[in-house]
Amino acid sequence: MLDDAVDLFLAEGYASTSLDLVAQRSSASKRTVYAYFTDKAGLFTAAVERLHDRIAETAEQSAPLLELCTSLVETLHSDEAVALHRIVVGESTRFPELARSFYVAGPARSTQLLLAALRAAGSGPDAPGASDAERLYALLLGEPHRRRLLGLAPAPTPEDSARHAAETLRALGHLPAD
Amino acid sequence: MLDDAVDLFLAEGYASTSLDLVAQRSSASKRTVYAYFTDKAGLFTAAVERLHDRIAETAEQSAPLLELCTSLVETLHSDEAVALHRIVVGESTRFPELARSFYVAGPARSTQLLLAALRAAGSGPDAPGASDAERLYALLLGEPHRRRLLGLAPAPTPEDSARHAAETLRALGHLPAD
DNA sequence: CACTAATGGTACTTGCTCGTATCATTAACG
DNA sequence: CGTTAATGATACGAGCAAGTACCATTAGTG
Repeated sequence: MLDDAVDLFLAEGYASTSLDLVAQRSSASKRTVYAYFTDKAGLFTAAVERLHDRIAETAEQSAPLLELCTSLVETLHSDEAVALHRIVVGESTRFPELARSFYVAGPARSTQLLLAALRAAGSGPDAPGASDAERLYALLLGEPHRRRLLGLAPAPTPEDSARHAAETLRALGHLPAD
Repeated sequence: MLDDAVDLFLAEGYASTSLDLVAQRSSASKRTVYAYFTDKAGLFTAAVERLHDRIAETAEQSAPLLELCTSLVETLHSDEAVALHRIVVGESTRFPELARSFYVAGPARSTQLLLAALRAAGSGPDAPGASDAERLYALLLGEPHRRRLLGLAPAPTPEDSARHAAETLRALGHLPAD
């Protein structure tokens, strides 16, 4: 049921998603929706957090630097992840707590993993710091991700993602073979 | 009147902004609103584009590389620019044409200016290309800008912006003094 | 001054959606 | 089998907002 709800929220936006439609789509009844989640807001945050958990999980399954970067690029540029990012940004004014938990469990956590991988790889700057990891993360998304957010580009192929990850690491001096 | 409209749209979002309130705030009448712009959608796009023009204009007043970067950072991290970015992203599904024009007149245009400034400076890679300029732009926004989009950080001070611009140029090898 | 065009004010219609209440049905369980 | 808890279906009330219609007022023009 959360999955059906999230599909609608991602497609239609928060305001334009009616709970009648959610109930119908999920073959449940409004009564049940309100029993599980008290509010429309409650359903929204639960659905968004559930999806985010799933995405974050699949994005972080790799440990070595290049593989981790490729996985992040590929996962975060997917239709689902982009739509999630879009709606969290768009509703951040109305749901500041959701925005915060999104950032902590998303970009902030990924940045920490990147920092660990950078230190384990040890081929870039002598002592990579938090700002190095943040720059890396920002570039792994970069302008292609902004174009995705704005609906201006299709999802990259796995090859695109791998190439983008490698080029990004090279540009920041974390990979040899300039 | 567009200015009052944009204030409300940025603060409340598209769906939650009522035209009654816009009319009242701008000391106009709904009749006049519908006379100038046919739709709520028409008012929205007109207001957004007007604000974007103003922001883009002030962001691009500098030519030398470091000054241009500092100006971009400072302008694009302002409350107004961030709120604009947020709503264009959030409504990009409903207003794809607006999203496209935003990208062309915003990030795409800024990237072109950055490329020209990079070539004029000539202190970085031998022949800077479009991807170098895109990386630079992406990093000038970077994670601080994402935190701004999500409402997690206040606007940077001018000193913050100058420092961030310099550090970014250094990280990409466009400035000496590593 | 008279006339016209545009605008402010406001009431109204229509449609939609949140949240609640009611009733019937199903399924679990002793 | 019978009782109870949960759920599906549906209808309802209240509120809100887009877009329209009507009247009064202002301002510009000959």
